[in-house]
Amino acid sequence: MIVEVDSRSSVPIYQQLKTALIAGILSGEIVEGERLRSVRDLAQDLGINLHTVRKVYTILADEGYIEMTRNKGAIVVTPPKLDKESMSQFEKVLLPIVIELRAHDIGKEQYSELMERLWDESIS
Amino acid sequence: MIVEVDSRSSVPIYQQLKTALIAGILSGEIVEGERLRSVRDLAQDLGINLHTVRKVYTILADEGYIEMTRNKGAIVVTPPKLDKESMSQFEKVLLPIVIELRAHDIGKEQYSELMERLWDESIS
Amino acid sequence: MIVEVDSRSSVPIYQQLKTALIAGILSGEIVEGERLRSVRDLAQDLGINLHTVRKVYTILADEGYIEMTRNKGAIVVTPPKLDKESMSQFEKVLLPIVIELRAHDIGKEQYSELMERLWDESIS
Amino acid sequence: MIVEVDSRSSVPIYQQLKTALIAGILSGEIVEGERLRSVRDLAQDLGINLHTVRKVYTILADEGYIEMTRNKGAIVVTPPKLDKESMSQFEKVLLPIVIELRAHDIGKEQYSELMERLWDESIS
DNA sequence: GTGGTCTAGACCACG
DNA sequence: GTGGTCTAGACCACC
Repeated sequence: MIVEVDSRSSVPIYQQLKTALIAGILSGEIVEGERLRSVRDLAQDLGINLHTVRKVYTILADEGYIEMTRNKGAIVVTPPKLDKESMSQFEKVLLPIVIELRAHDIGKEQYSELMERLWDESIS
Repeated sequence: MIVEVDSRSSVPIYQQLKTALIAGILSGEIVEGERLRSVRDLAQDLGINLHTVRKVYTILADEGYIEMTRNKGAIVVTPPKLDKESMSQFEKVLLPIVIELRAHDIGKEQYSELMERLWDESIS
Repeated sequence: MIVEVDSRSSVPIYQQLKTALIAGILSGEIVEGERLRSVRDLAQDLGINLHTVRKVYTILADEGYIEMTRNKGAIVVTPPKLDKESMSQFEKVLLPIVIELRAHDIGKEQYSELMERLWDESIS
Repeated sequence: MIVEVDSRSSVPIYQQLKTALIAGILSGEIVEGERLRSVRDLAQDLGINLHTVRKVYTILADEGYIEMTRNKGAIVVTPPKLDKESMSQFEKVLLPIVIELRAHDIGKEQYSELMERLWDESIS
């Protein structure tokens, strides 16, 4: 699995890495029960700070994507279902974006088309 | 038009205000040619700093939603059309969110339903 | 002579008016010895503040374009020659603009062409 | 690279600084990929406020001259090409100045000479 | 009274 | 240590 981060981006590196790893788990590139690469390795490879990688692993563990063990490193487990609370979190994030899209006079069809395209892209 | 901001939220006050004003313009509560409240007034009312409001007004002016004049305040103008570049900006923001949704094993129907709901909420 | 000002512009109304009047004198629409319209008249016509017009007339008088008399209003006189000091004032204003043009990778020919065009437009 | 600002000037400090930095980038004193001084550093050095410098950096980032990251500061990128819209912006600014020059009875040769001189000065 | 600029000092996220 | 946000209070140009 190839991971890349762009340090010039305005989105924090740890966010990028988190998204990339989740996408990896989702796409099946990282299968359940398998180990994630060690913090040190990944940090070296990406040319980013060790603490940054560790932070991401901790977040992923908190959110139930992985389990961290003393000896075996980070192991992928089944991703948790979305509960209603998290769902409304997503809505809160998405709503302003949709509002801004509408402000730019986007039509319903164009909107649906965009969302469809994103769904498809999210798996590839 | 009623605007509210939550200073305890992790999303910056100026972002909240920006979204609220755009939503106000979009929903027709603030019509074209009409004046926005003065920077000082709005700041006082919301209990936030003058400069925070000013920042939002400046951004809105930059993005073409309003025009600012020294003595007549901020006037709403026609919201700009979306060009391809801005469009791909939105995609870049949305994609990671969609990925994370899928990681939580959301189905296609649930996804479509969510997006539909957001579309409807964005106008109300 | 038709004068127009745009209150939405970022350039101050008094500046716009000043430029317009100078252009009028330059183009021969307002000839030497002729009276400028009364402060009150012009203000009414343009829909701007009386003080703003008065300010412009005062500036024009200071710079030697007109002479204000108690009874006859404002009379156009010969515009003064540029002394070296004023000349360097213009340079100080122009230099940053030229620098920014070059930063945008404008070529010498394009630059000359632009300046030529401006010269022509300034009389029409 | 040496930068200076004059806080007594009528032209805003942030404008002076912006021009100076653009000139620095243009002249090759600040090369592509290189870091600009940190906001705090430069502010201290110039004896101006941190926020004034920040504002300039933000503008330069908006206009595509630099890219800002949280931890690595501001990095110079390729200056953007001039599109037609920006071009006409420049014209709008320049025209009144040219008009005023002509009002002072400047001749065509003197005008050309001035513009030539400015072109040369803009690089030095 | 309106927005525009500048200063000052605080706290936070990030790496 | 870096930029990002927010508050606070000052003075100015404009109309």
